[in-house]
Amino acid sequence: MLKDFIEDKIRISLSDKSKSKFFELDISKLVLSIPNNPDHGDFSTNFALINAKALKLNPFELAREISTLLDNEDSDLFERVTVEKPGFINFKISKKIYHDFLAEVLIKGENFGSFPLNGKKILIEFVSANPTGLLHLGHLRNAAVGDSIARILKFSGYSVTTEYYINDYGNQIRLLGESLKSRVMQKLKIESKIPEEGYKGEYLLDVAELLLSEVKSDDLLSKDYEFFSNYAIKYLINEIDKDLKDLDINFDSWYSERDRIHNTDLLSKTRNLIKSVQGLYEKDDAQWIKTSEYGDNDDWVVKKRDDASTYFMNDIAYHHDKFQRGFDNIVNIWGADHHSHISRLKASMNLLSNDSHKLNFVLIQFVRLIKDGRDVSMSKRSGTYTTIRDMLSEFNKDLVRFMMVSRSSDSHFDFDLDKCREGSDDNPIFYIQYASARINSILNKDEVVKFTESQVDLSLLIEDKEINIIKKILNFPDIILDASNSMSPHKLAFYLQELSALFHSYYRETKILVDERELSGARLFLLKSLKTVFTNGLTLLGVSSPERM
RNA sequence: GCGCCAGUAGCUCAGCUGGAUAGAGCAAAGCACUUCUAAUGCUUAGGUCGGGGGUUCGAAUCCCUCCUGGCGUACCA
Repeated sequence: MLKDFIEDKIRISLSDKSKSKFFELDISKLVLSIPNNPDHGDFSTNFALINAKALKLNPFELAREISTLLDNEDSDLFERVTVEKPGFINFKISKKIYHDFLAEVLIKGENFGSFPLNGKKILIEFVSANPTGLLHLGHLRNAAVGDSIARILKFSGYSVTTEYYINDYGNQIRLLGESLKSRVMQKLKIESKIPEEGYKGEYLLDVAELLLSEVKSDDLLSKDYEFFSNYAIKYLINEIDKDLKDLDINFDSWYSERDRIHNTDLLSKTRNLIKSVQGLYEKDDAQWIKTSEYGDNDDWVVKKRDDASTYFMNDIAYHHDKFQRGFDNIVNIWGADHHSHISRLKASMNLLSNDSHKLNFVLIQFVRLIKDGRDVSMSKRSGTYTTIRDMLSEFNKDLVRFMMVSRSSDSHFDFDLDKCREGSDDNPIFYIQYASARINSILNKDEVVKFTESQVDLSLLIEDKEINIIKKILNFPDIILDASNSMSPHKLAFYLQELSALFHSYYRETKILVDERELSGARLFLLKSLKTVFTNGLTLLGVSSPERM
């Protein structure tokens, strides 16, 4: 990374005892940032401002001394080093450095912006919608954000496992089975009512139809609800997976609650473990866990009066299992409506002496669908939601995925359908893909120069707009790191829009394929580098980069 | 009541581990196609960063407090 490279150079200069009198300063505090105002150079640092007090020096004077030292040190690196008002040191990087770093972009290709394996293992769980219906809008943002975070983490050097927790056990599943059975009976003209709390959506009619085509109706009459539950789960998981694949989301692991928690001794083992550290007590005929002693505000029931374990107990067992599987970081992407579970789950992991710092959460705020200025997130037919399938029948995957990651997950998000239709000015993904397509179009027209990457003179790229594009390209790895550390794919989305803007502006002003072959070659190299960044960046967001539009 | 998130331009939102004159897109007004894709570009206008205190060289950013909106506060999952 260019920034690291320069920071290192500065650190080396400052800590050189023979030349520098600042070698006692804590150089780990040296941070370069990119100033808003281009007059302040390519990078700047507040290092002198931070350290002035400790040295009992005037910050401006300190900055001056440091800058003089650096300016003399490496004339190849800096075009100039200046000092501004309170004590900022501003660096203008020489064009040669930019050209040198640009040359590496195409060598790295699809790995440009990525980081080598760091040996850390991350488990990231997301979507995990109950298999009692199709995926709907509420799951869409979770899916898009979760998958993009997983891709970004992987790209930045982590070994990532994505996991979908299948809630295929318990009351809801019984109701699902009974509801399906009821639908089958209705098809057979046998009077049957869906349970009060059951699943009344019409999709179960389709499942019933399918079931009747596969199994003789006489045989079905004698089946209990479990048979129907199993059939419905299998069907619905398959449908969910289909929708996810349409979004280009593939899970590494599907974790069945029934198989892994209830049909094993995991639950009893976990319970015994809690008991072994005196973490359980009986009250009101129920069993409670002492989470209040481990960082939560309350204790919680883990076994109900009827002897069944609570959902929370199952979740403790599941997360304990996650810890046992040896991950360095366990990430849950949750809807914001589950935020209250965080503190009790963390407290439980503390109690089990798992390192709860390894357990992290990304909370996703709600999305509202807006159509004709009104909230249409829920359809008029009560109980049915806008499904992902419905969304994808009207909007393509690229648009949907990009929109879902283009805002901070902390923000509520209004998705205005009318503003996102094809050709709309309010459709940012087209803007980015169009940039990428324009580049392709030029690259395809290059019959004259017959551009080859090896023989190109990048020092011909001297226009301001060219240098600005190079700077932005070289900033890509920093963006990846930032998006990865903060698990915020929207930072990448914003970056790609900014990069597109730089390109479009450059494109309108500058002819790429000109008579001077050398110059064309250098510009084609720049464009190909841009294309690399677009492709790499969009891929991380699960968005394609079409060859033409 | 308590907890989490949000409140920044007319609208939708970035910026929040403190930095220099607060940004982008859309909408508004005006301009630019005999050119490698005008799904574009270039101008202009638009702000008491919810209110009030505090911390310091410096606050949209940190602390306190109040107001508004969303979500949550089960022996449901």
